[in-house]
Amino acid sequence: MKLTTRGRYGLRAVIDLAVHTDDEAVALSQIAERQGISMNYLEQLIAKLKKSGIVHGIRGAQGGYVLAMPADEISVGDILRALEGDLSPVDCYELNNSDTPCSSSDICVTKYVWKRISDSINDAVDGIMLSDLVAESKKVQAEAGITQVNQSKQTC
Amino acid sequence: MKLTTRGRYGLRAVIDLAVHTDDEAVALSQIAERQGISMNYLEQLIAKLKKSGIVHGIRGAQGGYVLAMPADEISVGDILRALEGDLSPVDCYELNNSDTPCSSSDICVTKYVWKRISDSINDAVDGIMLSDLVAESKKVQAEAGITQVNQSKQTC
DNA sequence: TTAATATCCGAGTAATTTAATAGGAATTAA
DNA sequence: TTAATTCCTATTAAATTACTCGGATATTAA
Repeated sequence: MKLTTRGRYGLRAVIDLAVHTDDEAVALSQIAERQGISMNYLEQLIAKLKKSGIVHGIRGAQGGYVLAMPADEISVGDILRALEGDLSPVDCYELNNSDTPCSSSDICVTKYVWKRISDSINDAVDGIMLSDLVAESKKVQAEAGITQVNQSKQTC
Repeated sequence: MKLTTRGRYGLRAVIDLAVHTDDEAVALSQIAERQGISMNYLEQLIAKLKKSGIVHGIRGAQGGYVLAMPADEISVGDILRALEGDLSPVDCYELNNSDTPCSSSDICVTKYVWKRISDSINDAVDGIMLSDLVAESKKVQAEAGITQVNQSKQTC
């Protein structure tokens, strides 16, 4: 039940992008450096965000990325689902529309458990907007006077 | 953010055990057969449940497993945490007491997200008792007249 | 006492997924 | 044209998952 680095790095990258957006596009190299994430890897993550319509890429010199929508219209759920796929704890045909139908869905009891978990996760992440995190981030950074993440490995 | 087969199989095994408990202990071979799970693998899972004090093993002939507590005192959260470890979406020093302190916890914004997710998951699973699932299972099985899981692969 | 039935325990392993790295093509501003 | 940048795909090492296997230990019943 752990998120992968895709979700963790990707969310940090989007927050970083949102925080550092003025009129110009933000280059991925800047986000990668500030967040201490390999740029090559970050490219793959931002590709998922682009595919889901959360960010928009601008090619060429002076290019970069911008949010495709206002930060208060992007939920953490949108971001995490783009990066991790659906946030359900199981691949269940009835919950998500999983690829293969489930042979024992008629006598399956655990599906009630999975649905409760799934709903609670999605409710939680859909209730937090990117703008909330941007506001929090600006507040915290103003207090600490730091914009760059520490070198040492982060687990979250 | 998916549970592994440990959590999925293990929860099904505990429900099966609880449903089929009369006065005698239930042999693992019976659970394995009914649930279509390899007995060798199930052994490893039940070992975790034993270690967490959820089931109790009785060795020797006519032995097997019994619940270590009444089913209405065992939550789905207890079971899943025994099988999967903590249900937090990240290894965060402040959330769980993770092994390594986090270098950037003072400027970390995502921790608020992880805490909301973690709390919502734990609240959900701690609110469902094994006895609830046993009751549901007996109801469903009475309707369907089936006690054994279908051969074909289950994804949940 | 012996045989059968179980749990208990640890080692090994194939398959899958994760977390990257790497290289180059396409696009655009200066 | 050149430098900066996104875009795209292939490859790979490490970790994790999902098992299998073999045998030791305990208990009951004949």
